[in-house]
Amino acid sequence: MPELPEVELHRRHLEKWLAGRTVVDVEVRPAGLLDGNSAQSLKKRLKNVTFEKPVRVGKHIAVPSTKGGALYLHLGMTGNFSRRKAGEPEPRFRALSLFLDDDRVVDFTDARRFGTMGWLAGDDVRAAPPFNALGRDLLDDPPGPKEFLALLSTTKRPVKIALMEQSLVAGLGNIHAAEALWRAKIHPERPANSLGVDEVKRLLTGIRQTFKLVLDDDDGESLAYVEQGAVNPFKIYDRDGEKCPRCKRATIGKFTQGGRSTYVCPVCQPLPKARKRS
DNA sequence: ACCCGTGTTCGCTG
DNA sequence: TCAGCGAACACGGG
Repeated sequence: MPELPEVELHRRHLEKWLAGRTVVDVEVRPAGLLDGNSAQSLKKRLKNVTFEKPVRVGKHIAVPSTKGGALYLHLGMTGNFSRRKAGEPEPRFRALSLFLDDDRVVDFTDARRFGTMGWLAGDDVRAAPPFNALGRDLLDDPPGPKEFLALLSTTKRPVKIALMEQSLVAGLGNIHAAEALWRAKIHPERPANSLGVDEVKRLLTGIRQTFKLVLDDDDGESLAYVEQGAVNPFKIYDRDGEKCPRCKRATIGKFTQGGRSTYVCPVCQPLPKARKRS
């Protein structure tokens, strides 16, 4: 369920659960492995590893080992971390279990198996793939307005599609891209290179705000809003047919863009008529 | 039965 | 050569 803020909450949980802990045993269910890794090799690398503070860039996590190298994790669509006491039954859809020296077990579950794990060699994980292909992290290292404007001006693709391009800027997915654009009053189909500097400033603010909504919702153990039966915390995502919470006049619309559902307030986010060239 | 999906990658096209 | 775009991946849940 992860875009940047959800992954950041997971990173904080992993920091509490793993930093300073040593791996006593490992179980791996082979799926979604990083290039050059096998389930067997990963299991071998993890045995007796002592973890340091987990690092996150965009939606990617690395948990460095005190002896060099790092455990790499990407949650895909349905990845999740949880912790149990040793001896308690393993969770459904388990992809990886880390049995630790404090009689706890940290599990990575992944129902849809789009997640990825593996071992990163070397001391500077950020210099290695897949980290070296990422743009600036939108929480910890966001671009300034001028730089963001320059990045967006490199493509004529719809701004929502461009925002989800992890090599441009890292961390936005389908939900938060739609939410940030609504907050910035920018239509998702606007060509990325048509935005002005004021719009880009609003976009940076919108991204900060939509991230904050999730980051403030951490209950310390799990992602509260994702729990079954939880109320949708978002402003327009999955709210087509409802009134826009800002203008309270228009009805939120839904359409497909790049194969994914996109939501828009037709009043707050007008799409300027394309100029006919003559 | 059928459709949908908070992500990424691959292959085709112009 | 490469930006752009659609399909594919896997599988549970509504």
